[in-house]
Amino acid sequence: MSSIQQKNKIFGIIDANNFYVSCEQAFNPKIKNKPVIVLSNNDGCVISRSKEAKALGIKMGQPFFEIKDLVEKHNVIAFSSNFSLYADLSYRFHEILSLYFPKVEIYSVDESFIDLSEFNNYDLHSYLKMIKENIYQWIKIPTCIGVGRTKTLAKLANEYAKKNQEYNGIFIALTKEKELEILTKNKIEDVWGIGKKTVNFLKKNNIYTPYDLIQQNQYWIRKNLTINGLKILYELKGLSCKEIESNVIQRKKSATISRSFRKVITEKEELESKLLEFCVKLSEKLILHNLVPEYLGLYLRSNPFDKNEVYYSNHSMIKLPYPSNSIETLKKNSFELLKKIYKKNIKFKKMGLYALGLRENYLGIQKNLFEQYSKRSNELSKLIISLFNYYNRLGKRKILFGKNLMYGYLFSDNPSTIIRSGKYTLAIEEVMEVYIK
DNA sequence: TCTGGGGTCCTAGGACCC
DNA sequence: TCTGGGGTCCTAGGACCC
Repeated sequence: MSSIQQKNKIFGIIDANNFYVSCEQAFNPKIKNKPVIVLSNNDGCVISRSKEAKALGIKMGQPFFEIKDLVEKHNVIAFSSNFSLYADLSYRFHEILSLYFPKVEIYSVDESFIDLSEFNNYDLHSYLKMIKENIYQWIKIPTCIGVGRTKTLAKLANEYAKKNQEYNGIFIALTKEKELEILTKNKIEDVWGIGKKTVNFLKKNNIYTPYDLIQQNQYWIRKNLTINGLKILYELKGLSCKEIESNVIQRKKSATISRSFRKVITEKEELESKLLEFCVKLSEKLILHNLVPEYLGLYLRSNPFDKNEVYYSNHSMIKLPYPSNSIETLKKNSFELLKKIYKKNIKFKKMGLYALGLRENYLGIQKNLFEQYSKRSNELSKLIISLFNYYNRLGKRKILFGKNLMYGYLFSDNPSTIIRSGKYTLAIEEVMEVYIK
């Protein structure tokens, strides 16, 4: 087999299979090899499916009410989301990777890019196999690994490994033959960064595989698919445009707390009480990341699916008098925003509070008239948050950095009619009990 | 009856300036 | 009988990802 340019970088991506479902199965071996799904907040829609659930035709993001018959008929096991548990397993997953690889980029709750450029002398396949097995042994999470000359090719290799069981979850596309295999045998929609809209456009132009795409003229791609499309083209050709980004340098640019309400809300006072809760959550998230926002925004909307009501959606944003992540500041300003966008007699279904223009809360940023006030305020915020957490009995939580890492900081899981699994690793009263005969 | 939440990046177009 | 050109900055909205 001919090996492609050894000097080049080697990218790997490792991700968990059906992560949330796998988390549930990790603590409940009885539900392995069965159709299992995890639902979003309010048990609204499906956000994770086991292999068997996928085989039944259950789609990602599908509303739960649409599949209730299917669920009953095939004894599909449905869980309400238990994000604090998933966040903890996510932390453990990433911790294990950092044991084996010096350069890791946490890309999401369940996947990381790894720099394999220095691993030329290893038998890569058996090394990766060993890691995959260790992860399974330690946290019982099955994974897939893809390797390629660029991030996009690694993603494609990972996708290929997932679809073709015979590779046992590892595909290394570092020879011309293997690279051609993932380019020709994957579909265009499997390419990272090519979404629904673009797929439709490309198919109209007779482009069905990644291989078809790289035959195209780069000016045509740039014109029709913007700079992003051009980067994808280069990456598929083996020219790396996306580096492994160290998570220490990476910084969040925005933070949002948003919820759909189980029941619609029309009264301003009720929205205010929800909003206060959002402020606590947002403050906590910002303090965890040591960030302060310059801008604060709020949006409200009614139910877009309700055909009997006129759809209402509005938002507003303000520049804060000075950057602050204290609950008091967030509350005062968000309540002002609510006044602006609230409208009587609207059945509100969703609200979101977001912070923009985040910067590091280094000492001195608040060196102004408000300094003393801010300091006190900050301590107060922390106190309120810890009280909140105490009452929510979540115990200790870990801080994770990652561009798309967002599930770790929720502290009131909504009550629900579906089963919620235990906080096995987080709350002492919910730790599993094992009896040895 | 019941439709998630949290992110990033890019572009077009308007406001404004000289 | 006639309405510049070029630049910056900001924002809304689209597309995509997990």
